[in-house]
Amino acid sequence: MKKRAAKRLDYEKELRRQGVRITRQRSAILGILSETEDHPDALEIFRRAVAVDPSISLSTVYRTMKLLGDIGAIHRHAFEGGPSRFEHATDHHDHLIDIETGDVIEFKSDKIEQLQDEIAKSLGYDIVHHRLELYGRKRRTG
Amino acid sequence: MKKRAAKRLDYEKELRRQGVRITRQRSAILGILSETEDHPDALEIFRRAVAVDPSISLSTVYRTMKLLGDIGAIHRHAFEGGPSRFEHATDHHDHLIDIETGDVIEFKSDKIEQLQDEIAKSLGYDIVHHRLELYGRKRRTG
DNA sequence: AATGCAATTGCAAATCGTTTGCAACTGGTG
DNA sequence: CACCAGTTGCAAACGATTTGCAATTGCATT
Repeated sequence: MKKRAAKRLDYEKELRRQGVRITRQRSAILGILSETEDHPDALEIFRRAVAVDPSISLSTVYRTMKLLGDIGAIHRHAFEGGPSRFEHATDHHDHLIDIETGDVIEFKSDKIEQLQDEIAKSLGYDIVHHRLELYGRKRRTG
Repeated sequence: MKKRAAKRLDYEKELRRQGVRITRQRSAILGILSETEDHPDALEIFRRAVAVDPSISLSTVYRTMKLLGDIGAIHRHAFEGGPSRFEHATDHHDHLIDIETGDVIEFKSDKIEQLQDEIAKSLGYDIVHHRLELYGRKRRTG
């Protein structure tokens, strides 16, 4: 719990270092992002932010997400059939989306990454980034 | 060349069999889809269709793509940062997108597919479908 | 603590890709 | 060749996101 608070402060410190002004609104958003473990969309972040600071606007949420994305503090994912969803930047991973609940599960496979590199190479390309999303349904364990 | 023409006719026959009316507009679009090897977006299909039948509208292109998608005749891909792009349905494959030109290269890796299945399974899921896109830059062969 | 100004904000309007309501039109079946 | 449900073009609506603008506010400087 202390961890989260500390994390948020580091976030702000780092942003300040990058010359980004920490406004009341940004602080609220950063707090939300640092506390969440899911992948909320802009509207959901907005809802949570309003609870902290009622004066915040959706535009500011979008603008802040853009800013944070540009400096690499968060990642944006455009999963199928819905608005973009965000998460604080961590090490690279891919996503499994539960098509019934919308839940997102993170996973990582060095083997797949390696195969991707080989494929790209064989086609004469260098991968700049990739997108791997599995859309699935929870297996009934009955 | 005969092949293409034949392909288009089969397309129409199959659609008729499914109870889909072949209108002048749909025929134009089907002709374009069966002849193209690239991955045009709706606007591009519209442009090409207008050349064949000037009365066609963009709405009809969208409606037709929806229809064809629903019956599985085409596939829709929403690559990053652009409108949906379409291709006639063939065997499954993934895509490498040239981030400089927008060109799309198709590839397939049974190994990756297998790994995906294993990952999903280990997470307690069955994959319904997936999306694997590599965004890359052509390697300078100098 | 008061000042100054560029950065940031909220709001409303604009944008982009796509979908939809509606009245006019048209395949293709009888 | 008449019928009528399916299809069309048009314009307006749509959802997600971005943007212009005038008012506000961080924060570096006194």
